[in-house]
Amino acid sequence: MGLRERTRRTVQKEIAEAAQRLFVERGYEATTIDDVAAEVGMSPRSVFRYFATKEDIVVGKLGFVAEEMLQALRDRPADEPVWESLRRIFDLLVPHVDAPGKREVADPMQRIVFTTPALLASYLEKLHVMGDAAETAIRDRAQAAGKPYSDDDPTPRALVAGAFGCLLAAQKAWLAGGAKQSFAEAIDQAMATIGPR
Amino acid sequence: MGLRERTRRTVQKEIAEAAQRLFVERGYEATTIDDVAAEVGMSPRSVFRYFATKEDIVVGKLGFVAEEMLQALRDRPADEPVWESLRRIFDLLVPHVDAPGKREVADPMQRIVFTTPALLASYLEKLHVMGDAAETAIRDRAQAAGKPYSDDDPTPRALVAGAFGCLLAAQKAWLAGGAKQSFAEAIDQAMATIGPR
DNA sequence: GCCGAACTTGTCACTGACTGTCAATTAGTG
DNA sequence: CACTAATTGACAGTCAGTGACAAGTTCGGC
Repeated sequence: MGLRERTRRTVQKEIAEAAQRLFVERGYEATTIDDVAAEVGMSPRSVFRYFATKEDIVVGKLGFVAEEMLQALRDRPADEPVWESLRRIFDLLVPHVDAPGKREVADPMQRIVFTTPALLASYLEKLHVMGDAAETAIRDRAQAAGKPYSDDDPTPRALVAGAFGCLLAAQKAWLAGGAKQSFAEAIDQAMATIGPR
Repeated sequence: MGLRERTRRTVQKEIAEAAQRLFVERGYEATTIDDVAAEVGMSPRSVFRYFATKEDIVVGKLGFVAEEMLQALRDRPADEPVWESLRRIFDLLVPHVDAPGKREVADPMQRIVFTTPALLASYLEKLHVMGDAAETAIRDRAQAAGKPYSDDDPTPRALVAGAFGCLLAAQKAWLAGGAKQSFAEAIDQAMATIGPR
């Protein structure tokens, strides 16, 4: 990654942090892009050069994490049960949700995501797209392992959708239930209630 | 349902049909609300009196179907396995997806939903909200049957999330795979690959 | 058939997210 | 230091969506 890309990410992070502070303070919808731009001291136009949409300021980071998770999925042993592989790559998401130290902002921000239709929609859509990629990865590795799924077999997609559903269930349960357990434990618990047949 | 409500739905249907014709013809994003308004011969302002958002013109119908499905869920025997109950209420959605007769418009429209980020996001969000309500219904009936889930038990949410994931998987598989099987069969197949433990 | 309350409609003015363009500035490269 | 490429702000414009209001329209009670 070149220097350009690095400074770009720095600015992105700065915008995101300032914006999320405002979102938590005043509410997501009540905060305009102009407010955010003023807070970081740049023009509104430039904010959109770092984030395609207002929602992206909040959920954009997920795109990067998704990349890591997909790579991790491809790196898993080809003969590992799919359900187990998915559980393992979710570990990469954990520190971003159950953020060590900075729960102060991350926690209320997540609540905002789940209570703001536009943000929730955006979040779900990102997860869905990641799910598509995960399905492909799973089909590829089954192919490589010599036991390919037939093209019209919905199994890989159903497994991914089920696992992601559990992930979401775990996140909501974890957010609702105070800090009685870690997010990782919540995922374990959710993914134990259903699974491949 | 009063007369006013009935005429209201009639107008909604008229707008939705005209709009979807345009969406299929010219593309969703390339079609403006002004275009739709002109097509049905009313002011743009009035279109928004029938649909809260542009996306709602496409996915709004799902809200009504969701109501029916939730009622059906509450009407299911309290001792039926949850997975089975969910499978059964999905039957109410089937005729709206695998629409008898009017595949001409419904089919390409569904493809548009899955390929237009804003629409997909909106669709997923609606399903998610329905999932919330379904979770409540399931907890209620377990309570009524004398075996309540504990408040922090993620099982009901995970079951719902998993089942809805399968539904989505089935829909995508069905859309992709031509008409080799019925949508109902696709759901059966997806929901057979995973399930409660 | 008439009337007032309730509902619907179009118009207008406005906000806010986003985009294209261009000229000025800034920052890496040789 | 000079050159090229990327970054920026300013500006004008599109489109979705909202609030307010005045002009119809509908409908039950008389």
